[in-house]
Amino acid sequence: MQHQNLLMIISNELDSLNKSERKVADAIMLDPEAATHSSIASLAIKASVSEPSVNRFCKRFNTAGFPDFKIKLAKSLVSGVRFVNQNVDSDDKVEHFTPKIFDSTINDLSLVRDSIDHGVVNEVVNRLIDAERIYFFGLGTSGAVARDAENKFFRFNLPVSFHDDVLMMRMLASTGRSSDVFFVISHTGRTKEVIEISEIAVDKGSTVIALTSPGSPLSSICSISLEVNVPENTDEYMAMTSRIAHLVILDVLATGFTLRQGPDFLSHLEKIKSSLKPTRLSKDK
Amino acid sequence: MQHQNLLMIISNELDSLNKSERKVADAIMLDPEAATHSSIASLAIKASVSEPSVNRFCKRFNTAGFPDFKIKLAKSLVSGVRFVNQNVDSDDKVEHFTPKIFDSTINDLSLVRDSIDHGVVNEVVNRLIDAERIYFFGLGTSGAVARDAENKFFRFNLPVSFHDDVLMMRMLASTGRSSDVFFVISHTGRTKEVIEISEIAVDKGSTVIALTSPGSPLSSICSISLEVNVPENTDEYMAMTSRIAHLVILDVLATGFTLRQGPDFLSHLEKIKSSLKPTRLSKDK
DNA sequence: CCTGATAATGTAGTTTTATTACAAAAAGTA
DNA sequence: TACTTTTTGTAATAAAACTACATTATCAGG
Repeated sequence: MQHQNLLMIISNELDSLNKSERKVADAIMLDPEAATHSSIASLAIKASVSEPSVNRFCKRFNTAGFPDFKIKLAKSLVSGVRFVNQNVDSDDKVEHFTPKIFDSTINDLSLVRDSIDHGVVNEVVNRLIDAERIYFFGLGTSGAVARDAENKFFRFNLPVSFHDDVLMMRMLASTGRSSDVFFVISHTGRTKEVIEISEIAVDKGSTVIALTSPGSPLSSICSISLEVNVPENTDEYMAMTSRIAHLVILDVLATGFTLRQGPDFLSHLEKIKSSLKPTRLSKDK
Repeated sequence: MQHQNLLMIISNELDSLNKSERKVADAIMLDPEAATHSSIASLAIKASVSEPSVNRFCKRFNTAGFPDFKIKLAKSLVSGVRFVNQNVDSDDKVEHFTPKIFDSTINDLSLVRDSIDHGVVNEVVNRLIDAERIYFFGLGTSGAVARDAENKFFRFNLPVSFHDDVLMMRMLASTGRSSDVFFVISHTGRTKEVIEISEIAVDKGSTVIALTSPGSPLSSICSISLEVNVPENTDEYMAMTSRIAHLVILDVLATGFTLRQGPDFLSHLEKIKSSLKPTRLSKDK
């Protein structure tokens, strides 16, 4: 794994080091940031060992040498520092918590980016293309996501609607056809109503796609599950980033959909875009 | 600026570089990861410039020299923010366009993070706290954002609603009081209806907060404007990231609101959270 | 508690890498 | 065109990292 944190590896192996290696480790741990800026000579002095000892220390940790070690160390500091400092403190001012919230969102997005299953995405796009009708379901926060999805997918020339009313969902699910796709969005994947409704739709032979967390009850009962693992926020102040990840994934699906339609489809999208022009003030006014 | 990442700085300054600096920049951008492992000599060859040119390039970006530059570059690669001038191509497969969309979103978020005006955010939080009632207005995509905002802010023990119906908005705006806050969300800031409605609300003496793009007509007529500059996507395939930036900013505002309320408020939030428990399947089932 | 084997560490020299000073070339400018 | 400024490269220097080898420490078996 590329993102395995070097600093952590070092602290784990601390016991299995010999004397001079240990001295080097201690010197680095004392101020890792400083270590990334120092030369092999100065670090050797700081650790009271010879330069080759530092070099051997580096190679022991699967790095090409001291410069490579410094780069890997620097990398490990970035993720470490950000993770540690990321929580909002109760005495934070605007200028403090604003970047924290952005960073935490960015972090989560990059985790989702790296963990997403392309095969599943591909399969979902296929199903959406085959669909004669798409329903986006979501409650609470996921209702807003479902609404956004509707706004994206209605452009694709097929009947699309979003619903955040469980009675409506239930009725639609029980009258669903096999050509219908129910796209169910749920952060937890544990909302009873949503699970029940999805089960009904599956029973009726419709395709049910879930956008939810891995291993959740919802995930296990639906036709295909787009699993998104966003670290839960125990911090009271922190926002829920899963909905943002969901939105981006819907962007991905919409893009996949568009690409599959070929170039003719773009002129259709252009038409929709320009249909809004009269509602807007022109730029040069 | 602490959060500005080196790769991004380089891509922003691309235009102000001279010939050989530009060559170096291009060589680095082509494969930044490789650049962190190469020597000044090999990079110079790759960029077809002399070694001192590479060195000068490094110093231009406030680094001590090439080794320091490499370390800063390596750090900027970890943060999850990748350099993106990669547009989606028409023959991209899922595994190609998925990371591109994520990266472009991440990139835009980090731009917004670094350009946001903390003073304005602070002022907006003040107004929201003083509000006796908050209306979130938005049409189309921004309607979904407004809906999400409602879902966040209703937890704060004050009357909050969202509206995506222009007639409703118009009526509410014209009956607004000075203690009411109208929070108007619009990516373009040029939708005539929205501007008219905002003008009405301003005339009635209500506070109108806009979340929109800089220099837009909407921005100029409202009480306070949270300006968000998300680079326009001319690319047909690309998703609109402004709505995501808007969501994150609403997270920031909600956090500011919560912090200002003090610790007692957290138990209130906890109550809301736990009110949803009976609707969910337990984890260990 | 020797003695020889093995591992650990350091010394000194070599090679690689980066930087600097300065000169040449290119690009503007009057 | 000639003069100035900026850009770029050359070559020498300095710094840093690495390697081969020597020395020292450690430890097992007698």
